[in-house]
Amino acid sequence: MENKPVKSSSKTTPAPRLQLDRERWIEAAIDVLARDGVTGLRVESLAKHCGVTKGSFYWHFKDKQALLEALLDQWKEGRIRDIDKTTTVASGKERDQLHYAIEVYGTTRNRKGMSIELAVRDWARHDAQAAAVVELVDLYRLECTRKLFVATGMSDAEAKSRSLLLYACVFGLSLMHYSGFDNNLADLKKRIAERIIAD
Amino acid sequence: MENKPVKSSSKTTPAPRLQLDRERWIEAAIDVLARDGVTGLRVESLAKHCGVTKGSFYWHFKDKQALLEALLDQWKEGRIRDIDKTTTVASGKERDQLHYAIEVYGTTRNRKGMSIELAVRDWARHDAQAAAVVELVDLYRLECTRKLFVATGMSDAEAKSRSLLLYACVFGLSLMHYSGFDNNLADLKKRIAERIIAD
DNA sequence: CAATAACCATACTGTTTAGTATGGAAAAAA
DNA sequence: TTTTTTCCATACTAAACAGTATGGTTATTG
Repeated sequence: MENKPVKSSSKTTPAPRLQLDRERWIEAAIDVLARDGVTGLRVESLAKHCGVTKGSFYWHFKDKQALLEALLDQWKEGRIRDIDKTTTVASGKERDQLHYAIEVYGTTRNRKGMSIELAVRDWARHDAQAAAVVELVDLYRLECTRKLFVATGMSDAEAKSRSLLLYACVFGLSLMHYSGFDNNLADLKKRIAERIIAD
Repeated sequence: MENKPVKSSSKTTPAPRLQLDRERWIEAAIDVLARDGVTGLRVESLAKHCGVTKGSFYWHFKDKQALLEALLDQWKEGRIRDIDKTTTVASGKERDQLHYAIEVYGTTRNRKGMSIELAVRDWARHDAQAAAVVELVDLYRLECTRKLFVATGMSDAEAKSRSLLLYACVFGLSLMHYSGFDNNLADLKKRIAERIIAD
């Protein structure tokens, strides 16, 4: 998924170099998070990955916890923007957009985004802050997609159930190892998407 | 994995104390796995949890890796047995059994089982052995459920898609935080189950 | 009973981790 | 230029961790 806002608002006195370097740490941390999860996030190895020592880290962040909180915040903001982008659509195109929403989560191009997604959710199993963020993002996603289903003419109750089914399926698929189940996965996915979206 | 379980079959010379203690380590390890994941599995804290020191651990296991392999094997065997149990049903009752299969994964009584499930899948993201076991279990599950769908009169392609949708949904739901999405979750789940199973 | 094997505690080694203290280089401000 | 702020390296501490070596204790067996 996309991230990295870079709030260079081109004011008269920018001097946001502190922020920029902080952003660099967060970006590197997200890479590690996607690959190794929260438990794999270690200050020293992260510093090495950035080409500096941890002396730098502890200037930009109070401690490891501060980085984690920044990470969560960044992820949350990025998700909200992304959800807005993929669920805002011209009237009449809602059904197509729902198909797109399903498809976009399964593409290889979004593998890193899904890795982060899973890492954050695993993180949320032990951390209350992460759990709160996941809940917020989940509810936002569910609500946005619910509106799309309603726009296709469904009842509110049915739209809610479809919205939940959609995301559960998307995340569940990313959790499973099913490539050996069929030699025509495209057809399999197409049938699933139809089942989720169609009347 | 070299020592087989061998339950005490009340023979003349049982003496299965060695096996029993190995089982005890594995059981304790599964508890930790469910709570903290693989990365939370530490032999010293595990020993403390068992009321012994790690001197005991390294008598029963060559190293930590040996425990992890035993853990994977135990989980695999347990899943296979469980899948057989929940997908074997009298002819004509297949649809009911599919509903039961969905429901059983969401109950609070199976929270620990699902925690292990998620822990193993997270583990599989970095470990090839775990990934292989997850794949085996997934394919077994998908295949058993596919047969149930076929028995309800579906085409093979449709049955495959429903089978995958069923498990993706089940695991996906366990990953999401949606309790605040609706005040009638029972109806929500009922609609989802219907959508997955009904024609 | 004596000998052997099963089982566990203690005391180490070596590595990796989070975090601190401090000094020094580079850049910005004065 | 001088001073101050920004930024990072080095050198620590203390704890957690996997694994080993060894000796002692309990149970089993000849």
